[in-house]
Amino acid sequence: MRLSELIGERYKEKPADCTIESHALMVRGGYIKQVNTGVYTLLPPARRITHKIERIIREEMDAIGGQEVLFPVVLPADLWKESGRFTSVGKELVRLTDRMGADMVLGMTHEEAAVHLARDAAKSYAKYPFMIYQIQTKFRDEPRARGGLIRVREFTMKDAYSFHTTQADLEAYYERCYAAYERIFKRAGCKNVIAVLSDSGMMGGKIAHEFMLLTDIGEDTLVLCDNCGYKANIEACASVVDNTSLSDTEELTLVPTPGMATIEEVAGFLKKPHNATCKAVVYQKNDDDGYVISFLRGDLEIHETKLRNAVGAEIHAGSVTPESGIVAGFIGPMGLDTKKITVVFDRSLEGIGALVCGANKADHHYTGFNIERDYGKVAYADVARAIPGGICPVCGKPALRIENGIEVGNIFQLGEKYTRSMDMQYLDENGALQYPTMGCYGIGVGRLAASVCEESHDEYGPLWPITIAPWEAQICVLRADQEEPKRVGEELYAALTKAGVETIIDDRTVSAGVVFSEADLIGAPIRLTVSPRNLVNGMVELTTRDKRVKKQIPVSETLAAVLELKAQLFAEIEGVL
RNA sequence: CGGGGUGUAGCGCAGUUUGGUAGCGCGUUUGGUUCGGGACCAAAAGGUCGCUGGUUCAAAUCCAGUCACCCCGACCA
Repeated sequence: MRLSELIGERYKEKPADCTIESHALMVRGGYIKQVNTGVYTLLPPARRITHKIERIIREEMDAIGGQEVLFPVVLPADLWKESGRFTSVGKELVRLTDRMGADMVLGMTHEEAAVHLARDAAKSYAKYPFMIYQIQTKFRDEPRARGGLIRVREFTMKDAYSFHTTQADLEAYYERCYAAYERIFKRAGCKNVIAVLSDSGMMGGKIAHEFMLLTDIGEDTLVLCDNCGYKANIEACASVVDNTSLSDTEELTLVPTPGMATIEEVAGFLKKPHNATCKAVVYQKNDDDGYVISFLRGDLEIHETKLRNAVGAEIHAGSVTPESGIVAGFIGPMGLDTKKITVVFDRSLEGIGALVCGANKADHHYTGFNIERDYGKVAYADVARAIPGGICPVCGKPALRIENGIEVGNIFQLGEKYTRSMDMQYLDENGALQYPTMGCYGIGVGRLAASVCEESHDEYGPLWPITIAPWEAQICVLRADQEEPKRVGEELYAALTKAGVETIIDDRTVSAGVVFSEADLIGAPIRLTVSPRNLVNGMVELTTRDKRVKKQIPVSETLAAVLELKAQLFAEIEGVL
């Protein structure tokens, strides 16, 4: 490729509206151009990167027995009605009608399509197990796209679906896919990726992992145990606390607490620690606005997804009206109308005594509140956020650490959710009808590209790993207006290209500053600088984008040196070739 | 969907308070001088000032509505 002919320009200034580095660099470098909120055109450099990522994914999926297919983007709503998701999924599923008025959907994920294919193709146990996958454009009408390719509405995704006759077989395959994912991220040069336990969300099923790139700009919150290595999305992490030191025999007492409406104020006023208070958080159900009040220990916070799961309904932050009978700031368990209000007690209150809680009466709290003694037996739920330094739900040590991550891939054990709802059955060895069990496995291709950029860049541009770099080598010709540098540059370009090195040559007659700045934005890991200064001695300069290598090479030995460096850079990422 | 912000040339912005010929930097085109980290000089091209309506002799500027985009939150395989 000649930079003089490459479509798209590179910008000196940081574009407005770019708040994260990978987004800014990919716009500045001429990788992406926004068309709409969360909708981008990929220019050649980005497309070359995603092609390479897709190739790695294909190799690894094929290596675990995957068979590539291509499902339709537009699917009949009937399939989604079968699975129940036509109504259960929110507005992120785009629904439309065709000219005959038939309901259609844009496929945001393809479990239904996979079952549609597989239920006719796998009626005998002898066909199992098998995995089918595709790499395809998805459209999800996200409520809020952001961050360039990190979170978009239209994107390319690899989605895979496996079918099994036993749970054990699914689990064994799940492990193979887990290992394949680790290889994919390693080969793509995405270094700091970990697998965490996840909440299965709308996908259904039980066991699920998300592959997370650890980064401060990540949208997901992760809980990691420094003691035992437990890793989970905070949505899936049990909040464990130790209340044994807080129990006592204090009497239930109504005390005036004028104007003390927050935990901070009440605890200060009564000279109690925050973890000896009972906090109330008000939500409302989305469907009928019914109140949900959750009680938890005063030093903790609610995790809404966990509360949503506990309540079993969609909820939103509640607004307390005078008619509700709820006394904001003084809400407590004692005397609440549980016929009208759904009450959820967090596990952090279990076994605790001598609590301070609201009295459901303005300017009053109780002290000495003991749930079991004063209120009665309750079923506790886990609805609090895990906290830094908190107790690990697996090893029991207070060694939890909180980090942020970008979800670059996920794997789910779906179970029979879709095969049952869509009536997919096979005949087993005994001639009996059985439902197969499923797994599904996703990777966002563009998000992975942006994640690598986010992880590996400097102030001048991306530091692409050679495995996915848009070009492996870039020839920077300084003084392309002069005969000799121009000729040598062209000769090297021809030689490298012929030798299978993906090369882009900057053959423009622009100043050295422009040549180097734009080369940094393009981020080819190998750089050859051809200049009159070096050619005086018959040399060219061979460098790596990250500056680890910087040496003068005789022109005649350049090709061999580049091939050696290329092999070395590949080996660093993929191991011995 | 709630809160905040922004829409003026390909990109970054000024001009809006106080209505009066649409500007600056980068980029682009042409000519010349430079030449190893975003050079310099000269000339030039490029804009329905997001859109609609209103007020006015006159609207980028004032008023009303509307659309789009960005950020925070909600939401999210």
